[in-house]
Amino acid sequence: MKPYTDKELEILTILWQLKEGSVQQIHDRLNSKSGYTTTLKLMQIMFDKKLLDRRKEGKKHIYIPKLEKEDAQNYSMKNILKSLFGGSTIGFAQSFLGNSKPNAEELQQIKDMIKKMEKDV
Amino acid sequence: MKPYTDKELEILTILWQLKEGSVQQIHDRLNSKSGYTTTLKLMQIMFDKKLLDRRKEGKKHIYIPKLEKEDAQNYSMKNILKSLFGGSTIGFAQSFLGNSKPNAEELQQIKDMIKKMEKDV
DNA sequence: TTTTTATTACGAAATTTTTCGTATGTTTGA
DNA sequence: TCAAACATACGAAAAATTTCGTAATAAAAA
Repeated sequence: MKPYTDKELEILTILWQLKEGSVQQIHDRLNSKSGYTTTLKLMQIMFDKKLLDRRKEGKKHIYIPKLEKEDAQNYSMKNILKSLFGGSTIGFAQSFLGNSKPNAEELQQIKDMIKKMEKDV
Repeated sequence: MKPYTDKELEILTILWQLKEGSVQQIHDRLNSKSGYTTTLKLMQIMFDKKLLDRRKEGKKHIYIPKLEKEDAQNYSMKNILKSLFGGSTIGFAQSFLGNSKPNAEELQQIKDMIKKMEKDV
């Protein structure tokens, strides 16, 4: 089962950034073509799905992401690794390095990460 | 615009492997719960969308992937990098290394890739 | 030739996702 | 107090995706 839809990810992304926010706040930053009630409805659905938590504050609801960003990243990472790279770490690394075009400093940081991993292996 | 849906990707994956195939062949490997005509319809839609080419062979159609695997990989890579990692190469690398759990040999290969890149930078 | 079988075409139903309209409730302030 | 402003709830419409049923066609077999 896919944990969230595309639109839901957009909302989650904003909430991860803000930590929390009202429907109005999210809707503003979404700059989507669709109306306020659409965003509201989506967030209500996400609350039902337990992707979001919320608390009442005055007359409005403040929503908090319940799904962690890291969990979504991991899900997505595993998914693309499996579905598009047949689990091939190397193919994936190649595509990743090619597409993200890391600069010298970033390359260094990645090397450091690898060094750390080699100790554990 | 998203270039393909989830089900369409499953079909593409099989076709990339086989190079080409009839609806029947694809349907068999799909082992999906849904019927033959569903797969057929999907592939017809994909043909209309120009995700697939096809040629007539006897009474059947042989389908060929028109969208290259690399293009799909690049699309997906850019998409996840942007949507889930806010373009952060390092965050992405971290998640990637954590999730794919490369072994010693793979780590070596990745280091080689990086070495090559450093020359160009 | 006639029947059986494999295949396609295609409309439409079912499902999922996204969007909106409208009724309703709560706070604020004139 | 009561109207305006802001918010929610929720059913249902719209759009996109997936599924299926059925009719038509072409090849193969009887």
